[in-house]
Amino acid sequence: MATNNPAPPDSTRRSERSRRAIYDAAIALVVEVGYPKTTIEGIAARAGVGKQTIYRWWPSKADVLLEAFLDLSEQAARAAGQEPESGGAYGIPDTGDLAADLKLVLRATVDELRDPAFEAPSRALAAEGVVNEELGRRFVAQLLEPSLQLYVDRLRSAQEAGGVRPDVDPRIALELFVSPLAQRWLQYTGPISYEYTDTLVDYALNGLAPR
Amino acid sequence: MATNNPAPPDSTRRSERSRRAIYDAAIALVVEVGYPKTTIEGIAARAGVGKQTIYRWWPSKADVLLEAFLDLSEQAARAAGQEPESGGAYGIPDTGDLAADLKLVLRATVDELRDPAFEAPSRALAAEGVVNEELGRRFVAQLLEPSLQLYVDRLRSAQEAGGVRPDVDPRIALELFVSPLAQRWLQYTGPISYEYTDTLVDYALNGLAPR
Amino acid sequence: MATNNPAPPDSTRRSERSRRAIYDAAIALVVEVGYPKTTIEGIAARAGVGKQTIYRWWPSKADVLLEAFLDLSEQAARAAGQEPESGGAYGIPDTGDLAADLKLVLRATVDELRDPAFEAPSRALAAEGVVNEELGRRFVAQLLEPSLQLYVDRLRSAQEAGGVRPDVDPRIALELFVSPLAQRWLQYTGPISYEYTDTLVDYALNGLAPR
Amino acid sequence: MATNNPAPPDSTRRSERSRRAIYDAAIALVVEVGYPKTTIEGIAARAGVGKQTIYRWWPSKADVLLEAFLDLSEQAARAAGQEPESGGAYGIPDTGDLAADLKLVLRATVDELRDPAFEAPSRALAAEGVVNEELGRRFVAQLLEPSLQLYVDRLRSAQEAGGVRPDVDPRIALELFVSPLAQRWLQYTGPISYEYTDTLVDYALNGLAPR
DNA sequence: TGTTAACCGAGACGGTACGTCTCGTCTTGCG
DNA sequence: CGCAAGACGAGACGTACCGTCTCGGTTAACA
Repeated sequence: MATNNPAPPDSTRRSERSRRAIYDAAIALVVEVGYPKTTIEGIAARAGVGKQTIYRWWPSKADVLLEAFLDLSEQAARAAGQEPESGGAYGIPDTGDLAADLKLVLRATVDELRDPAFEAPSRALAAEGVVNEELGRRFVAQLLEPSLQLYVDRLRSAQEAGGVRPDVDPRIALELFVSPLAQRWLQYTGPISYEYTDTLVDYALNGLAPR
Repeated sequence: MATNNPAPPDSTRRSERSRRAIYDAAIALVVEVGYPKTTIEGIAARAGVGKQTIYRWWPSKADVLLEAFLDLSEQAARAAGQEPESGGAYGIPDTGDLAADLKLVLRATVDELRDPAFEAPSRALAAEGVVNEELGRRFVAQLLEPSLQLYVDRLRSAQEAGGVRPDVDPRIALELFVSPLAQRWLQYTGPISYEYTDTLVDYALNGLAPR
Repeated sequence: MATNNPAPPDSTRRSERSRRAIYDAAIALVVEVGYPKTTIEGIAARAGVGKQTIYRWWPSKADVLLEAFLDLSEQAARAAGQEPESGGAYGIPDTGDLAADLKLVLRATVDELRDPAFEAPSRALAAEGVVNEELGRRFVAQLLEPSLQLYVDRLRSAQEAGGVRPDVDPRIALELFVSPLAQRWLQYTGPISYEYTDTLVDYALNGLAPR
Repeated sequence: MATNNPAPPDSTRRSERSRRAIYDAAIALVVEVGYPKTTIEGIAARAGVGKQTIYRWWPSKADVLLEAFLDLSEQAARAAGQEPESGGAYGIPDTGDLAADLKLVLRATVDELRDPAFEAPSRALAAEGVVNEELGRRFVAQLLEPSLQLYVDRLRSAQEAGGVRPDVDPRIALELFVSPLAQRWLQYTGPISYEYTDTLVDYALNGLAPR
């Protein structure tokens, strides 16, 4: 019997200009004043847009920010795609030396985590996701999991090459070095450095027990 | 110098009864309606207390909840102390079998993470801590770090017994199995189970590379 | 120069329904609980209106009440206009007998001062006007002075007819019988009755000294 | 069965110093910030007195101010009594020329009404009295009526001397020139000047009608 | 090419909560 | 026991945003 609640808006007539302005305003405000002080009224005012234009297309502040951040990531990706040398998040290099490859990528992640332009909206979304399961799952599915999948791929390649035991589940294995970094960043449980991530890779590959 | 602006209240005259009522109301509301819908007005009303009594003693909603949660933990700890068999958070058992001991404690943690009475306030505080560095650090220092220290102790004991390589930094090592669990819980990046934590311990101790 | 700070609201979009509800609620509350216990929150709640709708259009409680009372007077006036026999506030009768005409009107005023529906808000505004000069002057200009002007007109007519000395200033002369009644009512300096106002007219017209 | 409500305080142990300080603080605050912004907390703080000391002895802010003002008047009276030449409010001169005597006293009243030290508390009390009948009646009985009685006395003397008709009620007669001045002052219905009060006396004594 | 239906900006509306202020009561030492 | 001090329960203050609801105005696609 079809959805009949508030009559869904006609997305073909949507103003692209407004959408862009809203994304930009949302990101800018989160960076400038933080997520809790970013309000829908503020976004609308900054974007030069009526409040209803936001409420028409997004159900909540968190959703605006999630889309804005996805958009930002795509832009960054497109920009990165232009300079194809950068391994970046687009495929983990496979030099045959697993430890070296992982250390390289984690060092790049450390750099990214320290970039204020990414940090503020990332934290905002992560925090909202902690407390709002639905958004959290979307955040993970759309932003986190694709990146983690790259580790899965690299670990599987290493398994084929004999550098990782074949009975190891790569999806769990990657957490041994990714999650510690994530937790230190999210919860301020410790400092983040290249040395630290290098150590994580070594511990994870070699284990804590004597060989 | 000396006394400054708002004249700090005289803590010797503080009403113990009000403090307790505020703790209880805060925890109850977070469990019932979630952190964002928990308001200071609501806490005050539920506790049968004037709003000013909250503003007098705490600077923000997050601080109320942090203290309330600390208090809750202490109560739980005291209760646990009554039944001294429970290893609980008070020291990790040391049977000589490191893997078994860690698995046991992580299974207990899994249970705790699933207890709704702990989950709601924990998430609320963790989320606020992600976005509010000062609170995050206090959350870690007062709640998380003491627990992690127990792992440090147990790992050091294992190092002396030869079950862990002597060059390993225990504070980092513990993150190999604790952080993955934390991240799955915080960010819904994957399911949580006894099997999962058992696997984490095995991977961390033995490493991913073939031996 | 030109438009300054808080951006004045667009009065064309104002809700007539809300305005009416606010007037009614304000008058009702002043009658029921008195001026000091009439709060903006109370008016808003009673009118089924958001507080901001009051703060948007009026700068203070006193202003709300002044307008509400002006509105009430206009309503009463329109109602009185329907029954055109009533001299009421709309012109003092001019039968040629000045004393009789004044006594008649003052007796009507006595009745009005005793009507509880008028008394509570009138007192409230008068009291506020005593202590708040700006409001007091508006109260006088918009409510009191128009009524007093009717006496001026009647006295001038009497001067033309020779019943009042031509050198008398009617604006002052009217105070001889109007102000005593006003003061007794405002300050409880004495009882109010037809006999009293009749006496005032006689004393004022004939003077205290023997003729 | 005697009043037994809150156990009446023992007035013999009352602190005279506190009472004085409270009077002074109350008057000073009303003059400085106006009656509505004068709070009990503010009086207590300024007087260096506990709030309870005020609540113990007075039922309301208005009562404090009424007593403070009565006290002030007594002080002023005692001061005036020292310089016995001043006719002041203490007896209206009786030179035989009623009009001249009244004009003189009313001119002194005009001066008093313009003295800011008297104006602020007088207005405050008058305003409160408009809206609070009980206080209003006490204000009149203790402050106003004694002054008015002096006019009664002078008018009676004039009646004996034949300057005022014997059938005139002096208590009403005095209102012909006193109330207009009172109303202009209270309600800002017109300017106050010597010329104005002189005119009032002339009109009242001679009447408005031609002789 | 003129009509019309939508999205658009703007912002008023009924509400909720904020953090502050003051009320009048209650509690705790000091003298 | 009166007092200074001030914490307390209560609740109004005026502000900021919430999410909904009109308002014209513009801007397509259709007639």
